[in-house]
Amino acid sequence: MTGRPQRAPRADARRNRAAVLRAAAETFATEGLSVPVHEIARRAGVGTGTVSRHFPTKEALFAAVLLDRMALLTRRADALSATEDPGAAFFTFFAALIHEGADHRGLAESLAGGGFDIESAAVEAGSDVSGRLHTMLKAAQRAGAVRGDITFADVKALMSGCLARGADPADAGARDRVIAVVRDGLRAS
Amino acid sequence: MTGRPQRAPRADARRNRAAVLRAAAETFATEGLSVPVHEIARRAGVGTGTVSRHFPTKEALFAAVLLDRMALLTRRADALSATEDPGAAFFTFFAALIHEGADHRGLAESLAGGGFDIESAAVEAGSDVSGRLHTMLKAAQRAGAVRGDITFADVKALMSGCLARGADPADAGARDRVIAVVRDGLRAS
DNA sequence: GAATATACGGGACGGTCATCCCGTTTGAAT
DNA sequence: ATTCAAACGGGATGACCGTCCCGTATATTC
Repeated sequence: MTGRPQRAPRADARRNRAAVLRAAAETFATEGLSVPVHEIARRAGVGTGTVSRHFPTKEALFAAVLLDRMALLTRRADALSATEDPGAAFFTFFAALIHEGADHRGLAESLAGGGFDIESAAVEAGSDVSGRLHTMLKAAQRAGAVRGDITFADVKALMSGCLARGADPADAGARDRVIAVVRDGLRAS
Repeated sequence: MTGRPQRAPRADARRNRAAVLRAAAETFATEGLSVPVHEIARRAGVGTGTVSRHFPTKEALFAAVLLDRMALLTRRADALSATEDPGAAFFTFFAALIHEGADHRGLAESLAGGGFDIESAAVEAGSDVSGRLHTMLKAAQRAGAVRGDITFADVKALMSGCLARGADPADAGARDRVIAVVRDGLRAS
């Protein structure tokens, strides 16, 4: 009920929070979602208690890591929708998501459905990446640039395949090859 | 050093081994690799000790489950290679793998790289499904039926996307749609 | 510089699970 | 029928991990 005057957070708290967030971003990106929280704390140079005080659960930490990334992506989607034709907008955004996910194992796992529910976290934060992709898919279909029978779930599944491949550091061209395959396959025949 | 005369296994042992194998096949198929061994034992109507005596680790159990499936698939591959043109053989076998994996969560997870290393188990058993697919891919590329720049790893990644989608029980057509997308995308342009 | 709320570290706790062990049971051979 | 190795069941063990707790340290305020 009260407003919340709430004195400002202490300087060390702000510093630690940022350190945890940075360490978590890096660690989730390289190790995936199954990395122990303990390891993130270690990399941030704090205790595990500090991590869970700032982010009550591992999932909350992951959601926090993703928020700014996601916000960037939704803005990208809106810009594409405004300036490109529906087909180009959809395919460009699709590729952007692959590139994004390929550098973030945690994001890829989450998009692929293997880890936390990324959607709910994102929607809560008002950065609905999946929603944008869905909208862009429908627009592209109406414009005749994508097969009409394809569903959004189909696209997400195909995306997860590309994500897995795009993360291979030994083959830099792989990402573009699989994107091209899916793009060509999705085009209306 | 000795040969191994080894008296024949007891009747109940053979029976239980078969029961465990059957329960494991069914359980891995529906629940995926993360199902507790305890649950498999429960379904087989035996104790957990019985499971681990017959199959020393969970991975060994999974490998055993896969063996006959895999053998069937390699025979299928050989038959296709003998009777179809390279392009058709490859695409048909690719689709067959999706259909197979879609009904077996554990197999799909393994193919997707999320669980145990299916390849080593299969190669050891002389049923090298991946090897056949690889060979068929190369043949199809030589015949001009598949883009030449695509690698086997690319195909596996795209396959994992199809597998994830094909397992959706709520949308029976999804499997064929994503297969069609990948097939069309893979064709030489 | 003293007082106090805030935050810290890292160990404790509880839950899950694969694997191992051992007292008991049972199939098979005599 | 008797014997005994083979096999059984399921609890014990140990590893891992997320979360919570609390005694200690410190930033901030007065």
